[in-house]
Amino acid sequence: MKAKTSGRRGWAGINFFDNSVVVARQLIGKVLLLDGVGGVIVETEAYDQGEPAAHSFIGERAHNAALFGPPGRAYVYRSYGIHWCLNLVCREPGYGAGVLIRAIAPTLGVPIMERRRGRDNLRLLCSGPGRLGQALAVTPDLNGKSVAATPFKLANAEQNPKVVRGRRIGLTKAVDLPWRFGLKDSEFLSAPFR
DNA sequence: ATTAGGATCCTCT
DNA sequence: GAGGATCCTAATG
Repeated sequence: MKAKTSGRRGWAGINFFDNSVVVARQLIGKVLLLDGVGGVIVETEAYDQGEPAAHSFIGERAHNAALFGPPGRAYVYRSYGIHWCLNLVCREPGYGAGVLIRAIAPTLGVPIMERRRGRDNLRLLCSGPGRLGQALAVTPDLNGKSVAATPFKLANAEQNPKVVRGRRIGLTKAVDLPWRFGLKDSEFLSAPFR
């Protein structure tokens, strides 16, 4: 059988040409590392083209260009003028969909992450897109880099994680779309599901 | 436990 | 000049 995108080495069985909602669901329970530092993804959100909460809604600009690039790459944006947050691009080039990585359960490189954040609260170490960005040292120079190559690593972990689903957080538009996914009962979620 | 305000900066009105 | 896919601290109940 011929190798497809979903089976390509380094993608942990995920096909980033799929819908961002599908990918967001599938990313729960995978291991994400940046320079060997990170852990298990426990919270994601999907954003899609033509939906007003998405950064691609306004069309392609210099700051969101990576979101319109090839799938399986990183899109980094600045949040509230302060934080750098990490997305993984979905769909075909030019489309404009992505998955925001909102929280991970820290497993590898915990001391490094604590140092970068200047805090040692394990529960809050990577809980929320801003904290996660700081802990993994997410910066805009990662824009357009493939998750299947260094400095990234995406790998399988749990076989059948229990996934919960709900509304996205911190939005003022498209508030009702149930496009937030989480690992059930994880203590590292940025906020509970209900 | 919950709330309020500040930090900070790029884009758009 | 406003406001955002946020986080932290400090002040309350």
